[in-house]
Amino acid sequence: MNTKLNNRPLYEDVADRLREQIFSKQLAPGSWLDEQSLADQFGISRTPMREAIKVLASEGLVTIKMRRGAYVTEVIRKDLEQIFTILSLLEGQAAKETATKATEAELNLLDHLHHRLEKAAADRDIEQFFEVNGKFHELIQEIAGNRWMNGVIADLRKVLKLHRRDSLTSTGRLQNSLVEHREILRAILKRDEHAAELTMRKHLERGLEALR
Amino acid sequence: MNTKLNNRPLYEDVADRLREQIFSKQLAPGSWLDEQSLADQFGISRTPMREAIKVLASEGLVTIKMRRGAYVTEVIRKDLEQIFTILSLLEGQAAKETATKATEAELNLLDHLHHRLEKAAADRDIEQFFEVNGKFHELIQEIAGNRWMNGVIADLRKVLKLHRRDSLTSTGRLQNSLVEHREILRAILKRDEHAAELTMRKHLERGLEALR
DNA sequence: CCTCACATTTTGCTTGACAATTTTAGAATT
DNA sequence: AATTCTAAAATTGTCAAGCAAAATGTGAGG
Repeated sequence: MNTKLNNRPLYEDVADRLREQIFSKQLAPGSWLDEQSLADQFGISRTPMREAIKVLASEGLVTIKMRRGAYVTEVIRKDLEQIFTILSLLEGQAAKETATKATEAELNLLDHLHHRLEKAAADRDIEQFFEVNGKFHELIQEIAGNRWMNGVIADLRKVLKLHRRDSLTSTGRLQNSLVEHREILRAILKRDEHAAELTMRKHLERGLEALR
Repeated sequence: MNTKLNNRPLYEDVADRLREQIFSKQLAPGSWLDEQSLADQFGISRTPMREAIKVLASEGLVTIKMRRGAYVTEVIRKDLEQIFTILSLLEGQAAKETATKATEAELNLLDHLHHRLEKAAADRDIEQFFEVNGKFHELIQEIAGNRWMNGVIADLRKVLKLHRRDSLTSTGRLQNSLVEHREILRAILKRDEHAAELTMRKHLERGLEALR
């Protein structure tokens, strides 16, 4: 029945699938997660389904209410502001550290990624732009190498994805975002940690502004 | 047998109890959590025990290895540095926001707490100092009112507690910590957001230094 | 002493069940 | 018709027993 990919627990796979249903709005914010019917739907028992739901709860994607079940988290404006405040600080720090400790090879990778971003923008390929954009941020975090920080950022970014409008859809945001990325990259390549931190922070602050 | 306090799930109570066993080193870093024997010990079945363990895993207190069980996380120097880096940024931000948005009543609460800290220090009551110290930080976070940030800080502080030596035990650290708190409080009372952020950051950076 | 086959232990998951609640649906009342 | 009360249905949290797959420990043989 289920093509079991046997090198990680079932509940993690289920958590992934649930997460996708949430991001695709198949399970919209505020909606209730019916343990039993979801378990049936996935062809598994309640046990791993409950475990999967708890994983999402710890990521902030769902909210568990005692004896009432789990609901997809509803992200309001206030949450967006609070989360962006944190991301701005943390990703700013990541950019700063990357500027100082990146190897030449890593700087090349960043540069390469940025070129792909420029291309996606030139092609008006929003899907691609969105993806490469994410990878650029992730690479910076990876180079900075703070695993606790990266975990926090990853979780918060997932929560952001719950929000209907994402920052890149608004008019002109894509072009502005590209310009900001150029500045960030330039600062990092020049190994100007201060500028790297500042440009990254501004980039995120503007990402929030674009959500209004 | 177990005095069941029935307004929250059993696995949360169990998670609390497990957490305490971990903090008290009854379950030392690196040690293996035997599901079955712990479940027996608490007089519960494996189901809520596994759920409790996963709660701790999401907090970073234990690390789950596929088909090998859960182990109390071993915090090494690098983790401490990485975590302090994050705390410094976030708590600095919390202090900054508190300086701007605290009401007069809230400032009084902070002032009151600080007086208790001064007293604990004067009495050389380390236990009390430690507790009030924590409350002071928490109150600032509460006033800042960023729930996502407070969640992150709370989790990271739990992980710090895994480390044997805590920052206040080293010689003179208590006295220095008190002085730093005075500076933080002064900045907040003056509603000097910049100074509040800086003094809080330095306070945490010195907390890390004291760990060596 | 090292290696490989075998026995044991543990995890991850299943099924089935049940009490405590919560939710619903219907009946009674205003 | 709207509101309140009440009984039925559904859902969560937990228990229990058990099993396959994987990891660990053990012992025989090289």
